[in-house]
Amino acid sequence: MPERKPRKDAVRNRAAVLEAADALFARCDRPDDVTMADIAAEAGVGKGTLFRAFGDRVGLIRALYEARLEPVEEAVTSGPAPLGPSAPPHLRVPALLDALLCFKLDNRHLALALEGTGSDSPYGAAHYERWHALLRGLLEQVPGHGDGGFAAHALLAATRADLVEHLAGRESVPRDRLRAQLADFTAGVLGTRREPA
Amino acid sequence: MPERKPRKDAVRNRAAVLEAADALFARCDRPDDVTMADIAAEAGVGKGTLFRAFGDRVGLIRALYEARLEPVEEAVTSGPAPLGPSAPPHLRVPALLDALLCFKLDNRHLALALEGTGSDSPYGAAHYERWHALLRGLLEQVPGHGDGGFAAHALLAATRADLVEHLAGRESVPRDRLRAQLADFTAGVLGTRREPA
DNA sequence: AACAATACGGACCACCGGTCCGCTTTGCAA
DNA sequence: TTGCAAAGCGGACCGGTGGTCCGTATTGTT
Repeated sequence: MPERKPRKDAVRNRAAVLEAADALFARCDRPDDVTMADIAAEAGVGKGTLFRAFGDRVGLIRALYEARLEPVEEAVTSGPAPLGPSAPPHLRVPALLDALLCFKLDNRHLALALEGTGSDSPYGAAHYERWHALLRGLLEQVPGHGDGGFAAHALLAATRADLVEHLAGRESVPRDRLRAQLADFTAGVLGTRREPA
Repeated sequence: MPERKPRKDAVRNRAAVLEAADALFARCDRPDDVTMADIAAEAGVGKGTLFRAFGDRVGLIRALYEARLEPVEEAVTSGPAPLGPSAPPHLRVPALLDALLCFKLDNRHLALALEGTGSDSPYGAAHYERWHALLRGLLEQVPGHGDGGFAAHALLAATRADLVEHLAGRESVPRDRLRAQLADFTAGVLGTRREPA
């Protein structure tokens, strides 16, 4: 059994750090304004604790991001239609993208902090791989597409955190309008765009 | 006459710095491995010279990027079809995106360095505004589209530097295949996809 | 109660972007 | 050619950041 049970204070501190980091990222708009020392202070722990628990800055942000994303992934892998596996591809694809967009809207600070990690591109993250593989598989079930792999990347790129931030934040595009625009774009890609009124 | 003629050594050093930076970024794959001190040393000047000439790191990278991009923009604004203004929108849009993709393939290191500037999103840059406005205008001339603004953002997002790097670099997708994939995706968005053979 | 094992925390380090100011180069003018 | 102010130079220097280290405090097990 390589798994050793962690100590109580360890798990308590880990939780405290995650909560503190979330609060700080939500408060400040520039993600790099939040330093590791800030997070440690807010959580009431020492800096060493942060790095022991999460390895480095990216690890901390990633842990936070994936914790927040987990409910969405749960809904995708084993929830009801249109997000869950029971939905037909041409309905599930836009539902997935909408869910992702909503998630990024609701967690702009986190998504921005994670994707803006400079040296570490979003394309190395495990969750990106999962989403891409899922989307690719669905796209290839929709007729009239050559390579679903690139289309999947392109559609995911349309929900990139800094683009969302630019539109929703800087240009103040309302949430529902953005969702409608993404849905419209997705429909175009799928070839299922509705007739103009 | 607010313009004062710059001294000779100033222009010589400026050119040397740009060349040195280009070489260093091309050599190393991680853009932040290249420090300002490295660039200064490679160019044979002092660090102060870098900052006086370009303001800060972003300024230097941006200057380099825009210098390299300028021929492409020239071809777009006043060249022949299909890139120039004489081409009809449904041909010019894919031509523009292809040109952009090729540019990013040929200048991966630069594009990566510029877009990976962390705190500074690509959406604030002047050249992004130009490309977006142009693309949006063209898209709105193609029938069957609601808001060309979002579609323009999404298409541009499909050529983001880190995505290109991931596909062309990490996954070794050959240049022509990538171009074909982007062309196919673009055709889908425009509703001009050709019949499967 | 005693004692490993584990975790804590903040002093400490290396390094980076950016500033500053005494010195050199340039080019105009006499 | 010489004189001279302005423009430019460069590298020591600074503030601050991510990340490390190790003496000390906290666990929980016997």
